[in-house]
Amino acid sequence: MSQTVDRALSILPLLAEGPADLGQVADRLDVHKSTALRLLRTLHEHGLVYRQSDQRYRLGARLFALAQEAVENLDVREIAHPHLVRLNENCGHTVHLAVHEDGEVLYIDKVDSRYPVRMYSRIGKPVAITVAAVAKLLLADLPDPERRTFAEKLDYPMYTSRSTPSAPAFLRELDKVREQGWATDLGGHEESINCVAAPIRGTDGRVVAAMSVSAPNVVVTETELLTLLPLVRRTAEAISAEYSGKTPTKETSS
Amino acid sequence: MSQTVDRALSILPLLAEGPADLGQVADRLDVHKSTALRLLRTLHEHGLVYRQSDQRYRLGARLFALAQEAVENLDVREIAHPHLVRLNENCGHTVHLAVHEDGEVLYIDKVDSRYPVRMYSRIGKPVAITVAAVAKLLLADLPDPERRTFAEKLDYPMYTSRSTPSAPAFLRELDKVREQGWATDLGGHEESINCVAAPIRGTDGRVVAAMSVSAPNVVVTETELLTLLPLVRRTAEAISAEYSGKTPTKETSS
DNA sequence: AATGGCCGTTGCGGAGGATGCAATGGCCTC
DNA sequence: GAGGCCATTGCATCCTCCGCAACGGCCATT
Repeated sequence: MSQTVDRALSILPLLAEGPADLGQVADRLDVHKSTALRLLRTLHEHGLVYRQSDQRYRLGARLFALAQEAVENLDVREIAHPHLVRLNENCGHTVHLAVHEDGEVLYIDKVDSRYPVRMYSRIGKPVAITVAAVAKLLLADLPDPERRTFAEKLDYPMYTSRSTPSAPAFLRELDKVREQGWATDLGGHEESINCVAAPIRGTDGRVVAAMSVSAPNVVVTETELLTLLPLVRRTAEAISAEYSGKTPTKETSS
Repeated sequence: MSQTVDRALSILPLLAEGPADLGQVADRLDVHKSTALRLLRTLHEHGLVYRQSDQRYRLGARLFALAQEAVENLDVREIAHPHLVRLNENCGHTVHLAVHEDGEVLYIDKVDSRYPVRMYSRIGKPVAITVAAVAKLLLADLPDPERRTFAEKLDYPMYTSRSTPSAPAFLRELDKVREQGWATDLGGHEESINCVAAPIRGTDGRVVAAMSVSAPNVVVTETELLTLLPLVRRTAEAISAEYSGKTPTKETSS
């Protein structure tokens, strides 16, 4: 809506790909170098971009601080975290917490597996929305028409042969997920990784977040992972209860 | 330099304090509500602010994603991380990695203590610059005049009775730190927490980052912590060596 | 050592966009 | 049902942002 700001903000994802010099930025924005310079300077003054010693620009440190403060304002995360850690101590696998925001689903917390396996997911990274178990839970809770139009707009990349192939298939899956109150991703994103997830609900019963346990099938089979489902659901319910204020927190109850 | 962008970006720290509605934002920016609305809309389209259900605005999720990608581009961090983890496994205490950027010092990595103690520090959070051991190392490496003017501009909050009280005291401390090649913070930030730190240097010998080990004196005394100094310095030197390319990394050496 | 090219930087006039005003409409309260 | 509060919109005015062109520093090339 505001051209100048729009251009300035477009620089950020651009620099996220890696450092760039003035000319590159100007080219990518399709503006004159002097314009790009002014925008970069303004971003710099706010600490959002940093000028490294070779004069190229990259994302700045203030961005971390802002992201940190943003995450601290999400109270679901704070409440959920100890539960996630405890779950990880019980089962040993990777635990994720995700929320839905403006058509994206993203991880806001993660407790790493205690097995020596790496999993490619990062806090803050958008989730593969058509296949991830947490995404299914979050989207299944949307009102019907919205869910429909949203599903139509999506791409359905076939990460593996078991990925959700199309909008109708996705909508059917969402219906199933909503009905059963939990979700899975069985090799839909990475062939060898399975995942079970459960929803976290607010006072009004709406899904505010979703959590999942993931493990590669070199560690546990699909069926073994599914035996964890009751534990995952209980954890999610405990978080829901605390989030809704049903359990007294540290604060003195008035 | 660009008024419009400047105003837009000023909204971000404002929202970092907590959610705000349109009127509040307009007041704080000292602009008309319609102007604030347009700016907020632009920020929203880029995912930097999010409109919650009560119509108030807060910081958006894209900020995480950006911050994450920013941190991934810092190769010191990537190289240092395994070393930090190993150090943590050896001594059990909290390990920090920090860099200096535009007059701020901030943590870019952290490995939590294996003792059941909480430490108040977060990745991305600016460091208490006048007392933290890592900050002393990073600032001690600045060229003389710059260091001087910088020290003058600082505030010297007395977190504890052992905090650095003034610019001259700070400059003396920096001289000492530079000479000895390591730094401490003995109860200067929090009364009961001590800290030893060592510098990480690039090819040209300049300090590019600093790392530290921190522990509360309920766990180890000041002197006990100081016995870890050689280990900390060796770790820092190992990271420096690898960062300078003296040790072959995973890549095939050409 | 001299030269050419590249890149960042600056000053300036014109044009396009951002600004603030005033009016509308939805929502909640009294 | 009336009043007030807040978000939202259309519009005319003015300001500010834009692209141009010229400068200057730096590096590589001859």
